Amino acid sequence: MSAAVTSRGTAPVTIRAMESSSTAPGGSTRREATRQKLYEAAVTLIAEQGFSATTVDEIAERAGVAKGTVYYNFASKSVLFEELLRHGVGLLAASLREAAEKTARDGGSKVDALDAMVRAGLVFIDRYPAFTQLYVAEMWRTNRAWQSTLMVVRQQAVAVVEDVLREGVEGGEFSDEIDVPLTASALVGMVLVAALDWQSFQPERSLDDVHAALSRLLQGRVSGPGRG
Amino acid sequence: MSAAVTSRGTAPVTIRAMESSSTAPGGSTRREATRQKLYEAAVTLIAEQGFSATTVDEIAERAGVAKGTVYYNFASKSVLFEELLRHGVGLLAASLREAAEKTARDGGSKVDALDAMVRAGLVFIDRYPAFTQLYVAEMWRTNRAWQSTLMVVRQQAVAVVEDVLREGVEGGEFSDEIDVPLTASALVGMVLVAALDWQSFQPERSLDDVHAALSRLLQGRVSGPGRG
DNA sequence: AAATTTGAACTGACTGGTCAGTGCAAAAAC
DNA sequence: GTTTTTGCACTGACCAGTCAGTTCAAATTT
Repeated sequence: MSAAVTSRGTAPVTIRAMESSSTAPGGSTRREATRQKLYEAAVTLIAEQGFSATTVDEIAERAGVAKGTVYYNFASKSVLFEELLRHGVGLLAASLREAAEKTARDGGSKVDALDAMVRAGLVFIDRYPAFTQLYVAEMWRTNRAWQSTLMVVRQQAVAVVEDVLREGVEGGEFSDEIDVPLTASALVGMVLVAALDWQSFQPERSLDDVHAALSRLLQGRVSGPGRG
Repeated sequence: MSAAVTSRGTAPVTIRAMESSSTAPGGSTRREATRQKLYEAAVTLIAEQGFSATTVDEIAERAGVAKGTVYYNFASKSVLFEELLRHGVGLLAASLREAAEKTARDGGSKVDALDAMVRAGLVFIDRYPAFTQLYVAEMWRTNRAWQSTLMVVRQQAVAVVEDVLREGVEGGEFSDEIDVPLTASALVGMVLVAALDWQSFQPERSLDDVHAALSRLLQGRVSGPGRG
């Protein structure tokens, strides 16, 4: 397992995240399309079964590609998985940051920013449920090859929430007694688990509906009878 | 696989939970001790590596027992895992229920009850971190043999939270607009993720400290400067 | 109370199957 | 004509589950 590829002369198999097409303007080479198909196949299967229980043959078959192609494009099963993780969390972090920035541009408060991020999180989980399942399943494991990748990738996403909280404290909108990292974790957990339960047990509910329920909790509009 | 044992005339290998020692009064047989050792070994390994990546040989070795003993005590690797799940969540649900009931006896409000349950959850996770990791990792998977076991077991724990919320709504302490199941999920997620991040990234922090931070969030004491 | 029997509990070598990864020649795509 | 994909046979390691045999404490016999 150690020596990786090296042998089969031709393939680059570098771990760069994207681009690097020939010289074409658009970018998207044939190879990129194949890799995308493999990501999609792998994310579903691994979310359902877990990494170890998912075979490379299955991934290839689901992607409609020969097994050799998997190894032409990725150095190993683990590398495919790691790149998949980076790819997915990159999307999430960008989406969260975008939501926070838009709120700021529109002159919203920090609570508004948090609320917008909750919604962005829900939209992401709604669009990529398999990725989310897989992320949750692997995040708190120890002794795994991609442990460090996960840490980096996690921090990327959580940091966006922490930044908003910190700015809120500095601006006097939030109590300076809140514990920023822990509160950020708790908020992420709230959205994550609520969304996964939504997908698993009440998939027919609308995103707006779920978002409303979480907003209420986030803004402490829980106590009190009538219209809280 | 199907016919199970039968042959070796002697061994029962039934999946009965306990007792049935010779005639001894106490109860706790040798077998029970062995099963306990196997639970402990399995929970750690599976939390670290996942179910599929953990071999029965590893479990046996860690438990200081021969592989055959695993199969003498459990019908299969999956069955061992399922019984482990039931065993663990049973403990959690009991602990949560106990916390809620004690608060009620002491004349506390429903918010107090929720707060007590948050603490009970933290204590549980602190005591059985491996079990918690394993639970989170398997909960939202699909197409797994123990899917139904997990559903039952999840509901057992979440229902306790839902009950308190529902009672709070009926008693007028909580808004009747809250979405009970979803809010319960969100609360569980909040505690779960905050606690796992605590264990993973700041294990030196005290439970009281973490509990205080979550209490603040739970009670909406986040907004506002100074002492919120 | 020593000798014998019983059987639940345990052992570990073994088996049959599975799977990650390789190698390569020929085809297809670009 | 170069890059990428295909198809398929092959290897070597690994692993769930099996089973014939061992252990030993308690029960029974003498």
